[in-house]
Amino acid sequence: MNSSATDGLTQLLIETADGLFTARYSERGLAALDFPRRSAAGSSKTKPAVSPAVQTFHRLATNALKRSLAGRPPGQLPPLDLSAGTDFQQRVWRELRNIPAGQSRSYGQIAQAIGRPKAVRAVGGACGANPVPVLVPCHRVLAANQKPGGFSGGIVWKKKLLEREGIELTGW
DNA sequence: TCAACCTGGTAGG
DNA sequence: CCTACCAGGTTGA
Repeated sequence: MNSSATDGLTQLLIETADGLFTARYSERGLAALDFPRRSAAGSSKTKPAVSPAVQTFHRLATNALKRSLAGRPPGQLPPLDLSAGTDFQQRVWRELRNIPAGQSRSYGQIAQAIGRPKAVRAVGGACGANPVPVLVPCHRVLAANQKPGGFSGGIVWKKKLLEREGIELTGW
């Protein structure tokens, strides 16, 4: 099990049919999830001790990610450590988490749901800053009229995740 | 203070 | 359908 602790977080890899994801954990939970990158893993050869808590988080995250990538409900998620986000961002992320698989919302709907009806574009910003894509389903947030909108992880991923959940878009 | 952003709505062709 | 334009909240430099 190849792990490293660069910034105080424990970094572990998750191998999926879609490539190698990188997960980072604090002792409070999953703090970040990165899409597979082309720039090779460059994994360190050292193996810092992985706490039992983090091992549990990792097992849950791995299962949840694989199910989500298959377009299915994730099952039990690990605890999430989103403490790095601002209050506004955390409110947005919390709201995203209660969009069920297979459903979508618009940026405007999220803005209203958190009580900031005009902060539409700011919601987009918070989605882009989401440290845990896929499990915090920022891909289920579309622009008005079911148009795709953007995706910092690459619009291709957004399209892929949506179509696996059977969510239809307009304008392609 | 300022520019950037995963928006939304309106106006016009 | 498309382009142009601007109001807009929040963030990070």
